[in-house]
Amino acid sequence: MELQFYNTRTGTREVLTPIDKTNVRLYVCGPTVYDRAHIGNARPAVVFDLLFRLLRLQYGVDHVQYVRNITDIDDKINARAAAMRQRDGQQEELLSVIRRITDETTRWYHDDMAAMNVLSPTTEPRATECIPEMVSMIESLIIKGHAYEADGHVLFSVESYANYGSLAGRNVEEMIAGARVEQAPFKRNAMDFVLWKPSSEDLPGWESPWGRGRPGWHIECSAMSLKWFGESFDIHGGGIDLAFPHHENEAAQSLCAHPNSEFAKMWMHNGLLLVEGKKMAKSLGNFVTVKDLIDRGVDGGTIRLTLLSTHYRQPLDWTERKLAEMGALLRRWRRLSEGVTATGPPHSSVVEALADDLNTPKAISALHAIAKEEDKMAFKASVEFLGLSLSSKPIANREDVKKIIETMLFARVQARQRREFDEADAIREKLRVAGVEIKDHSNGSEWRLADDFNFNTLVRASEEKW
RNA sequence: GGCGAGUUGGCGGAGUGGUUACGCAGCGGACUGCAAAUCCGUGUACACCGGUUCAAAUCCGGUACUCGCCUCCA
Repeated sequence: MELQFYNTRTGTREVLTPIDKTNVRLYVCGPTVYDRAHIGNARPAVVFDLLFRLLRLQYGVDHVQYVRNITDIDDKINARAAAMRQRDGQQEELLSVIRRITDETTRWYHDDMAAMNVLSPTTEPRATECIPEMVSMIESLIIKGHAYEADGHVLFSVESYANYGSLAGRNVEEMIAGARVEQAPFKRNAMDFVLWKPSSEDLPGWESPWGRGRPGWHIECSAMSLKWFGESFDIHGGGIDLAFPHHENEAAQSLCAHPNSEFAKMWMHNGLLLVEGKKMAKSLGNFVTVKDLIDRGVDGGTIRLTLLSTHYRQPLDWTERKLAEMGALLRRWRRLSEGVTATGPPHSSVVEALADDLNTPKAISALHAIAKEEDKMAFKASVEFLGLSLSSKPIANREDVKKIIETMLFARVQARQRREFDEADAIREKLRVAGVEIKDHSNGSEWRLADDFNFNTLVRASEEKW
């Protein structure tokens, strides 16, 4: 089976032909760690996690490298730290506040991703750990005439690179003509971008040939991919908003530093997200964090399934209605695979859908078809291949929970036998409110815990008279 | 101003020339003391106008509307 993906660089769907089948390399731009991950951050994490799983299936677990960076040098982080320090009375050093924020946000990110069953990448480098590599690449760009020093900054010269703009399909002259921002006076060309900038004493900075400073944003990905992958690798992913300028600049830096390389052969970009039909933006106050959802009791798998319900390249409208529908679907799938042990491979129809430019709606549709068949093992294995956990709640096995429910059910069975249906219904309603679903059969009743099961409500219900 | 994406049935959402996508909701039925869950059945579609073709949701041209990027952003 061959894997086909849409390559943003060429604008066509292409068969993936790894440079080295025993070392398939995927690079994805990770988070800037200054705040809780929102669902817009979650989308690429989930989408490329699924790609990672697919690649591992195709080429073998040990033959896929996935690097996803942590951006822990950024002016947004510095600003956040300064604001926190201001609020807390300026006791702590700014650099220490920064380290605290980036460490804590990184932990949050890991927790949130784990809740959605996102696998850890094989490598997760932090920008602060790759400064020497960045400095070395900038030096090389200066030597080759693609970068220049000006006013304490080092800038990349877009005019030195004829293909600048080709990745994102932009024309430099046109962009300058339509630019709405003022040009920094030390730039030779308005589109030149910063590789290195000076840091004042209170800001994070590292010694360099150009004085104490910090790297521009784009260079870290170039340096990291070089460090772990070499000059060329297979797939580079990220949100479509990163295509320009971030990925354009990354590609320009890397290709100028290594003119004989290909850098990323294939570029994959996920579409952006709307919330209830509107752009998600902090300024609009409608951004939804993964933590918000989890705290509300939304299952991480439901979030994941909702993100996968739309093809990754399409814009996704995040709505409560969609979330509820996907929650119900996942519950149905869990019910369907209760007691099933999945050991085999995922069903070929699901894998084929994913091999077709990661067509998750098609894969979900295939799962509906498999669900109707007898092979529950293949069904469960296929759902779990999408990274959706189907395991039942461990609480359902707790003896105290079982005992209370079965005592109540016994009373209900007796009421039904006496044909006192009002009483039987009252007991059923009490259980329902506590999150216990009842299923009557001719020879007794079954129960299971719903997602909203609440132990305290159950205890209270059992203590009341009915 | 420049660049790009989208417009599919009540809702969600696939589909790059010819067969019912699929799901949710709705409706009808089975099952049930009544439910829940489950199962069976079922209607509604391709923004608009032209063109190409034996055949177009799918290709080409145009129109309208929506949205995004060009500034930090996944």
